[in-house]
Amino acid sequence: MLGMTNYPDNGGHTLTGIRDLARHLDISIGTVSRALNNKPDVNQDTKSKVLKAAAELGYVPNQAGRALSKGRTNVIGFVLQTDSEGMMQGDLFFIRVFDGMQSVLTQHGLNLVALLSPSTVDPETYLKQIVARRFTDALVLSSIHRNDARISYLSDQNLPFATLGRSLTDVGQPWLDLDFDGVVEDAIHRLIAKGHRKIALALPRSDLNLRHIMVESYRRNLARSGIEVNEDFIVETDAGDNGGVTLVHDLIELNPRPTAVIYSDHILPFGIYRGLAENGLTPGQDLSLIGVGTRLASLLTPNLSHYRFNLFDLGVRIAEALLPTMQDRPFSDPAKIIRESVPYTFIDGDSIRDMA
Amino acid sequence: MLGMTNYPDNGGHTLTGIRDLARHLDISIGTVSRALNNKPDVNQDTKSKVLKAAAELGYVPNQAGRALSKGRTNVIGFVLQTDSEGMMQGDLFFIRVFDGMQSVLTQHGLNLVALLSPSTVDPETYLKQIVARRFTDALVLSSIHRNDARISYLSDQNLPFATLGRSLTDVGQPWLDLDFDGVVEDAIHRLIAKGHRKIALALPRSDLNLRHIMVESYRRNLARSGIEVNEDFIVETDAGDNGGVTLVHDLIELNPRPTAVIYSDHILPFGIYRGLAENGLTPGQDLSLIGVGTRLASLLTPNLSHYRFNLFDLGVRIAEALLPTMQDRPFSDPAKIIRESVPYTFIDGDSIRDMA
DNA sequence: CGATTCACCGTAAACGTTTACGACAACATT
DNA sequence: AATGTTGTCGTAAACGTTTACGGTGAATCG
Repeated sequence: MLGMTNYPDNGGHTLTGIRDLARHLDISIGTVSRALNNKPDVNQDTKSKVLKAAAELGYVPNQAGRALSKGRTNVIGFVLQTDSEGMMQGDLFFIRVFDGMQSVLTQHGLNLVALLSPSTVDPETYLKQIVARRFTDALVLSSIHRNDARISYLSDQNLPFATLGRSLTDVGQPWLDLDFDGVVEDAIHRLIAKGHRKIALALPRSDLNLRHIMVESYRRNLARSGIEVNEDFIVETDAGDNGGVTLVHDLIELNPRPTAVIYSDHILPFGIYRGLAENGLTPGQDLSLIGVGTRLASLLTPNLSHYRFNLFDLGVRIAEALLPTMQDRPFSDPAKIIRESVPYTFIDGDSIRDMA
Repeated sequence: MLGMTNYPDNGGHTLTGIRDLARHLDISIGTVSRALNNKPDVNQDTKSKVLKAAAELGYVPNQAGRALSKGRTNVIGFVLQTDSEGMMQGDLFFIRVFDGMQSVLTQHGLNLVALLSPSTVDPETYLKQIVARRFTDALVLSSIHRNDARISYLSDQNLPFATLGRSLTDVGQPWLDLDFDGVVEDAIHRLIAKGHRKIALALPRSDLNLRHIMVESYRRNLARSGIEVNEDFIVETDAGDNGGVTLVHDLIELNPRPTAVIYSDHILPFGIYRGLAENGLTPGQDLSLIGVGTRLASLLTPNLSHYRFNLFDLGVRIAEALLPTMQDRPFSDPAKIIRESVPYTFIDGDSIRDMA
């Protein structure tokens, strides 16, 4: 294929390389490149002449050539994982985060792409391919597990990255996280304030660190309030559509029966509402609900009490955490590494009964 | 940065180039490359020796070098658009489609990435950047508008692409679409069979071609059944959370009041259910509902009658439609261009009242 | 006025691959 | 034995950039 561009000259626009641009201006390639990259040692006049011509001819630097020469691709990957059901932790979630990240990264000339490990391929090998090919300059990992081999792997491979979520596997990388710890704490205190003592915690079956963080927060904050933890109250939910329905089934058979449940999945409440209805029970009356939700929460009747996060800002923060790691490898100055939880907002509803 | 790799040698794994591999085997770079690419003119023995060594040393070809040499990047872009609210037509939708596409493309050594035009940037310029930089070998466009300038643009730029949706702007490119036409047709016939005559059509305010297709199908099929179209029955819904709620408000004030509504947004029914409840009305009783849904539909009580699509298969078909266009540009053989609607499945529920 | 500095620019090497071309040995054909 | 064929491999150019280095002329200095 030598000497043959892949896209045949169609008489219309011809792809312009830096060489054509240089010929057209009758100056050398090097100067053109320097002008475009705004290097100091080039005359202001020629600089503007080059920029003008580039705009006119629609010149845009070829990424492959650039990447090869600079050793950087200017591509950032946002790695998403689908679970066994092909569903993602995130769905609605991720779009906003992505948007927030992109708003920052574009200002630095970086392109953000979403990478979804296919359900037909082992996520590990998928990640390894991306890394080994040096497809991206940096990665953001989501769906972080309690122990996450990907973290040490990326560290070994010396690829800059940040994680959306904490992990026990910690190499000092920057991370952002949603304050699920705080959510559970706040939820428990709210419930207790309204007279609840039998509080269940419903979490999806997974090894996401998120789950562990919430369980730990649950135990800690109950203990702090002098309430003994009933292990039966920590229930696992199915990922399926009617995880909420079966959850209700499980809960109402418990003895004693919990009066409130803290959830973490924004779809789950829909199933819970349905499950309660099927049993002639009323949400917020026979069972109080509080947990993390999304916009969808406002579609439930009675109104769902829930916590929200500003996902766009989260994306912005992730990008800001990622950028320094790309200039300064490895994570040299721990003081400058951003590692923080973004705060929640509580949206009051009618799903918490006052037991007093 | 010449001669300095961007990722410092960390004493651990060193990135292996083809040159190192060749030195290690004591054969030429050319032969190694040919062996790796399984070219005919290389001895079987050396071929396996090279492959073995490559596996051992963890050699993976550098994408930038490859792209520069071959003029192809092996990257396919799936372009997604967010609307003004930052929400996407798709959300849950797109993950499955993506997965289906990827399952096919990986078999051809192609990498699929999702590209989201940032809400802070004009989608047009975003697309132009991608194209001009030759970042991808091909693109898939979604959220197709009735007249979509992106289509003619990509055609002018001679970049292979397919669209997820039809458009009046048609350059002979392959497209896949969901059979929304058929959905409306089937829905109308079902409703009429159950005695409905006053059938509303609720669609989000947008210029997506999807909207026009459904409206046309609505008019055509009502006319075919001898029912006059009441223009008031074609209502626009808000994109916001409670679009369903306000929709109900609008509908029940109509005179005559429709007995059924066909919807297209899978979130909308949640709002409709809520809106009905707020007015003391019962879904499926006081207002019949039928339209396109997702897994979420199964969380509504009473059960929502709706249509589903196999989104994974849709993704597979898109990939299959895209592949030929990449080898054979432009769309030379119209007979071979895949352009089709994927069929729906009807899921029966309790949201359609029998008026007889 | 000669020497030095400075601003600007051209030259060419380098990034990591692929591949056209030619070279060479082994072997088969007359 | 000369010629042709085949299988295998090395050489080097090419892809489109970036950038270190050196060169040129003009301005500045002693």
